[in-house]
Amino acid sequence: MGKRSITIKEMARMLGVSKSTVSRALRDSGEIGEETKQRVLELARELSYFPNPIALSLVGNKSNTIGVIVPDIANPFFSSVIGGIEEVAYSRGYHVMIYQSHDSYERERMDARHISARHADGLIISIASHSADFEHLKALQDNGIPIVLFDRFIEEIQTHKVQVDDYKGAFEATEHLVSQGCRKIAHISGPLNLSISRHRLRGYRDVLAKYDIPFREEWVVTCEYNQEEGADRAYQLMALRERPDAIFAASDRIAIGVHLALKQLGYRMPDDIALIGFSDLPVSALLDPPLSTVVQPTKEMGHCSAELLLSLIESKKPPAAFETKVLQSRLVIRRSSCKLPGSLS
Amino acid sequence: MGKRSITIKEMARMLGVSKSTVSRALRDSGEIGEETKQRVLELARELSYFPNPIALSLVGNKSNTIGVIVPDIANPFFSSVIGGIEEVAYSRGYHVMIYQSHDSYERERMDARHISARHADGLIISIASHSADFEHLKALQDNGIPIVLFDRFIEEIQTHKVQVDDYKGAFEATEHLVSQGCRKIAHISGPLNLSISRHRLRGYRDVLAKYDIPFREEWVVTCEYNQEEGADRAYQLMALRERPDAIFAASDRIAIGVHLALKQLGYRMPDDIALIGFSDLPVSALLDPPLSTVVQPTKEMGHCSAELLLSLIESKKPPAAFETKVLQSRLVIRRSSCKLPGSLS
DNA sequence: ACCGTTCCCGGAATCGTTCCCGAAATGGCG
DNA sequence: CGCCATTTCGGGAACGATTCCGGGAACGGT
Repeated sequence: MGKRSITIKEMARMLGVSKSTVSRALRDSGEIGEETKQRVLELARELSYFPNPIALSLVGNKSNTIGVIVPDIANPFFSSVIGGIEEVAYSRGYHVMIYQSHDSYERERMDARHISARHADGLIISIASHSADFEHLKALQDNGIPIVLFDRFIEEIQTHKVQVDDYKGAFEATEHLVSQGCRKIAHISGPLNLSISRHRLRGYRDVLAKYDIPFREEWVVTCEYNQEEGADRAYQLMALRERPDAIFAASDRIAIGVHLALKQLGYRMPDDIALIGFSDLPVSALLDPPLSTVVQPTKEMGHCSAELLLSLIESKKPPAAFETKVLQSRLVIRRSSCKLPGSLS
Repeated sequence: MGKRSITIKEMARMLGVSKSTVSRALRDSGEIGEETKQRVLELARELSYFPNPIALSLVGNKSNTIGVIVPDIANPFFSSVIGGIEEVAYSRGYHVMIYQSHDSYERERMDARHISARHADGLIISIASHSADFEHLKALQDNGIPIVLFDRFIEEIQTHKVQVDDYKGAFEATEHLVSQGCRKIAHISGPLNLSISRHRLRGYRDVLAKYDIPFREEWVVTCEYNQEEGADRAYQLMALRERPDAIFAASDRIAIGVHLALKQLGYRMPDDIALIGFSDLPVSALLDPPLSTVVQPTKEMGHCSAELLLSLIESKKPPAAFETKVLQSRLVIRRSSCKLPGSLS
């Protein structure tokens, strides 16, 4: 019990050399005789020696660990992005610490503090819905911990950012509804302090403009990114004197709430009303009728965020300019939005 | 940039005392004058000093970190359990490192190695479906790293275990089908090397015995815990000369595959065939018809596992005996299994 | 033969913290 | 007033690794 693992000092004693020699042999730093090197290496293999990462961190002031903060790991979107981050991070020798903010500003601050105290080498974060200020993130940057923002972010922080082309995705989704003959298209937007919500709203408006469809205030409502409020907004929209004939929801979460509400209210999709979401949750394809949506390259977002962060960590100097990577989304047409026969690919 | 955080040594210099004195003041270890203690504490507050956790780990040979290995964090069951683990761990000052085995034995071994190298203080794991041997886990135990197994586990490892009462859940699910008038009840089981699969199968068999329903080999098939194979097994069952009038699937994942297959094949649930799953995924309530299932107390599983692990970590001696906590599941009846009017609560 | 290089390797400092040991100062008591 | 116990604090070693510095041996050139 408590059998401590083998150390450099012990190997040095066993071989009758100094620990500097052992260290040199292991990291192959040139200044060492071929024969001694082989002896050390062989013993290390035999004893299955692994350097103590904690000691490494102490001397190198580097923990080979990156922190990830997302609102909720149970959300398939985020867990998939995390999967992507992990693939890149592990392959480059970094470990990933995962934190959940639960969309709470306070939790997010605590998590950031913890990451700082733990001396993580960097942070990848999708910020909570209603974070008021971002001093906690700036504090990290001041401490020399680089940050990459993905999906949900704000303009206040100067750093690399990764997003999907929300505007284009929203544009295509809305245009698809138009192509199905809808003219009375409503939009349920996310909280407008998030840029993704604003971009999606703009995509929606621009399609209306393109097809000379008048924009109507009462057909655009905002909503948290969750199912319950989505249902409420659906009630609100369908209660209007003039009902929409299509709804573009800013996320699948919202769209699922709408989907349930519409069925409960007795509407048939897509005949009475067409519906399209955004994100492509695993659930969406299983609904009846299956939900049209915009798929986001989640794994790729993870890869991309991790690559950017590692480059920030491993280059000593801060880069000349921060870049914002924009990944492409893809429209997935399912039955919930297919009024016209034959438009299902 | 790179502003190193404040250390004990610096504070000692500023106050003109030795670092041992500062250390004593901070950790309040008695042997120190009240006045000096207050001076140190005040300076520490002013400079917002936080001890370097890496140095702490090095001297204490303790990382205040626990590892968690699950097959897949995108699985809502596991992400919810992780949520429960985190709540307990963070409240007791521990950090949680999350690993995914992707149901691969090799990945699981690598993860275990990594955890050992990282000097985690303990491990909570739900093992991969087809792990052949468990030497990698025993090696951890030999290194003094305690382990808690949850949900999926095997008898080979001697330690605390947390599970839900699979037998009772399966018994109630099957009995519910009987109460709906079904007599030709099929079961799609999980891989039989996992105890959860065997317990659920036993629950199913015991209900048949209780109601004098003959057990028929061809109505029991095994299957991976995923959707695709669930659909295949549904095809297989419905292709039988004598079709079942109800299916009890060992998990919701499987049940969802069955659900899709049945709809595609033109069967109506529950009239043609009743269906019930196990786990209560978020999706399950959204299917049409909504899927009956057995809900598992996931958060509680997380809490319980974390409590057990922390007790193992913090008590020096190995406990006299290892316990197996059994949590209660609860039957949730939805439309997919409700042949009789009025049995929906 | 002597000196300068090069090649190996040992010793020590370092990272931030805890902890043990010993020393100085203080106080109480005979 | 002196002695001993107690309080308070400083000086190290230790944790496991890297890295710089310097020294001894071998070796070649003049």
